[in-house]
Amino acid sequence: VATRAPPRRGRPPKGEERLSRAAIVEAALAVIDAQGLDSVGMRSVAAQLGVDAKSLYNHVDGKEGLLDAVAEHVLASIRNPALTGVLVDDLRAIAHAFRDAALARPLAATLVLTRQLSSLAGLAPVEAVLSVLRRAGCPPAESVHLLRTLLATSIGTILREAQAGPTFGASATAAIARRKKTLEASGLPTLVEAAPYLARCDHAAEFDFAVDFMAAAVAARVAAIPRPRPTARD
Amino acid sequence: VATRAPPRRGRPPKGEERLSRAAIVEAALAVIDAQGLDSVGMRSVAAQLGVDAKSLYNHVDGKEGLLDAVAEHVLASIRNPALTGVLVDDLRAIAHAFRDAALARPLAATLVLTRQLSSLAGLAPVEAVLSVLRRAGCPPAESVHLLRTLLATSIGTILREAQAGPTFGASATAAIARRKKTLEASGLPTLVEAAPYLARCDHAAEFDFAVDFMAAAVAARVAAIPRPRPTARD
DNA sequence: ACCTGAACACCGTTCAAGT
DNA sequence: ACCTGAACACCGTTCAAGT
Repeated sequence: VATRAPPRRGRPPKGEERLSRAAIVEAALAVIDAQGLDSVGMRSVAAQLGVDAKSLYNHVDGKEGLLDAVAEHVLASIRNPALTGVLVDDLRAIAHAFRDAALARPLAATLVLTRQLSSLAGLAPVEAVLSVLRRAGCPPAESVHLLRTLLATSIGTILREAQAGPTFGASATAAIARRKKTLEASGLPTLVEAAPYLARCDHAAEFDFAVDFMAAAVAARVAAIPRPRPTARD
Repeated sequence: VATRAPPRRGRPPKGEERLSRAAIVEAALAVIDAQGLDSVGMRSVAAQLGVDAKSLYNHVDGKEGLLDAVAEHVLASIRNPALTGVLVDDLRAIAHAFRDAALARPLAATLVLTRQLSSLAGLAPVEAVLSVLRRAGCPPAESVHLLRTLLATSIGTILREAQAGPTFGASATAAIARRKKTLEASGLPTLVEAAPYLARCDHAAEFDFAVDFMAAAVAARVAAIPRPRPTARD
């Protein structure tokens, strides 16, 4: 075997690139992109950086802290869509921005959708939804209820998409046929009838449907709110 | 140390209670109830049964298979509510039955909501929702879209509840006050205004709101569907 | 301040040996 | 058919030793 440079011990020399929280998060995302969520660990992330696993503890609070940091990073990457003032349009735009960010790293999506974070990372879209609702005349308490319902629908839908995994070509059509057979063999009458539709799932179209449905329902509800004595200036 | 009975080796004697898939699932749920999802493992579940971890492999396909089995068990425990024929009422009843089953074992809820199962375990409520929609005059393709939206909202809402964990008494009010402070310090104007409502979350009430909102929206939409030439017999 | 060696207490899983 | 011993290749994490 060729003699390799022995790993140095102690603090690295001055000018050298050092470890950082941001670099660790990026490395973790690289591992996730390449090998999936289950493969992320202190050792694999450190290896990605050419560093000992224990070094990470200087920048991140253990494995849980590392995963939190990754989730926060993705959450913070949600772009802020330009708002038009039209309630339905704005709600749809915000929801799609959320989905885009969550699925930008498909294998990391579950992390973002599933971890409950105590940080302020993902609050920009929350502010956006609330401001759009408030501007449409929805009172604060009701706005929060609607926000939570909208968020639940988005998370549930994107989570389904993320866990279904990528689908392409022949293997997908084979899987669809298999599911269809299984459903038809269930014996439940409505399930059998709906089997062709249940067996397949166009996730993008399904998200569009859900978001359009929710946006329309929210708009209808907000429009029905009695306006508190409009002033002359309005 | 006192001499303890040495663990026997080989197949257990005839009359003795043996391992079974059902017993393993029950033991796993006991571990989850007592120590949380993270504590479940081949070793801890086996210990709960007074058995060696490797014995589980005779009844369950590794750890992943064990977790699938647990999720399926919970899913299969969803009770089938009696249907009235009134769309809103029936949708609400089915959704609540789903939540009841998922939260019956609070620490196992994430498992049920998060794992994607290939079995037929959870299809009874799917059949129920579809049949209710079909009976109300909604065509199959549209029924599947609505079913998926309803399911996403339910899953998203219950998942939030499950991850928030149990909340009681003084510690909860302290946490609420802390969250309120954090939100108010965010600087985002609508967030600040809504902070009192965002800081707290009555999960049961929030689920009621979401389900009522969805059921009403679905009913409104289904009512607007043009009836295909009703016959004299109808 | 920050990185590593040594070490610890865990994991899931395979396979042959046992009854 | 079904359980365990021995063994393997992993984990996350602590802490002192190094620079």
